[in-house]
Amino acid sequence: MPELPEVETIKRTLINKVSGRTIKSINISLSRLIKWPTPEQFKAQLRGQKIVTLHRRGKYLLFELTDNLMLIVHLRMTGRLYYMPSSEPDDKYTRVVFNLDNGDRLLFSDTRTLGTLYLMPGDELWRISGLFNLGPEPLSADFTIEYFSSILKKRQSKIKAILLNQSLIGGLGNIYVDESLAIAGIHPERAAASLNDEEIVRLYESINSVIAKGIEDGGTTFRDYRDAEGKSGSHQYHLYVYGRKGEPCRKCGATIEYKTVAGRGTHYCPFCQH
DNA sequence: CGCTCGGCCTGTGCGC
DNA sequence: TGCGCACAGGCCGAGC
Repeated sequence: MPELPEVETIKRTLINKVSGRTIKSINISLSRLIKWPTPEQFKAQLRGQKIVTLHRRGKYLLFELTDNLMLIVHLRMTGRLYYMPSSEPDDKYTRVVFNLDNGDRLLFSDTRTLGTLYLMPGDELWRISGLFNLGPEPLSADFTIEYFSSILKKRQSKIKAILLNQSLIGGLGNIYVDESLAIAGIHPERAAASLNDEEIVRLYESINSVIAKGIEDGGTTFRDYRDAEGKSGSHQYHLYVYGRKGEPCRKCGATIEYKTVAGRGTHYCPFCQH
């Protein structure tokens, strides 16, 4: 479900609530989501740990704990992290509960159960290949126009597939890729290497601006996504193409089309994206 | 090495 | 209304 702006929003709505809290106990109702170490070790090692702070890298959330431990959470398609006051009940899809020292709880909820959790020392993060191989993120200092240009110029794959590849650029997903391409006026099936310098700059700027706007709007809520307080984002009201199949393009009025590109449902304007 | 595709899961919404 | 099928903010591993 969530992409960089949604995970960033969860981080921002959670960091002040959990920082300084100690995890008293853990309830696991679906143990296969715990990928490292074993669920028993996961519980035993987490018990009594204090949460120092919270980080985000790409679509991963990293809870920095005392004793050099890191709790890593990936929400995949439908995962949610909720901060729940002790008075409120769990939701139906709660899979892991972290009981905190103030009586409140941190819930990991997930309908499709594709989410993943890990616990390991901070110097063993290489065990998580998706995290270890993550490329530079939009809006970060290492996501330069030179870097972006260099990864496009040597690849014949469709531009959409390149933008979705987390080892090349960290944090983009299906919504923000479709939006970036629409804003830049580039067709999702173009070979990456076929983009000229002017198109590369346009796409680079579109990616950065749409991610910044997504964060500013608190993410995009289509169905599952909520922040750590259970609130929806508002970027769905500003989308150019995603979820707008059959509706008029905001730029030219042509009908937004939908087809599968790079294995994903893809929305685009057949008139203004070349 | 680079890339594409199927599989992992459950729920929902659409067309017939 | 009921049913079946396609599809859903993601990623990994197999196979070419």
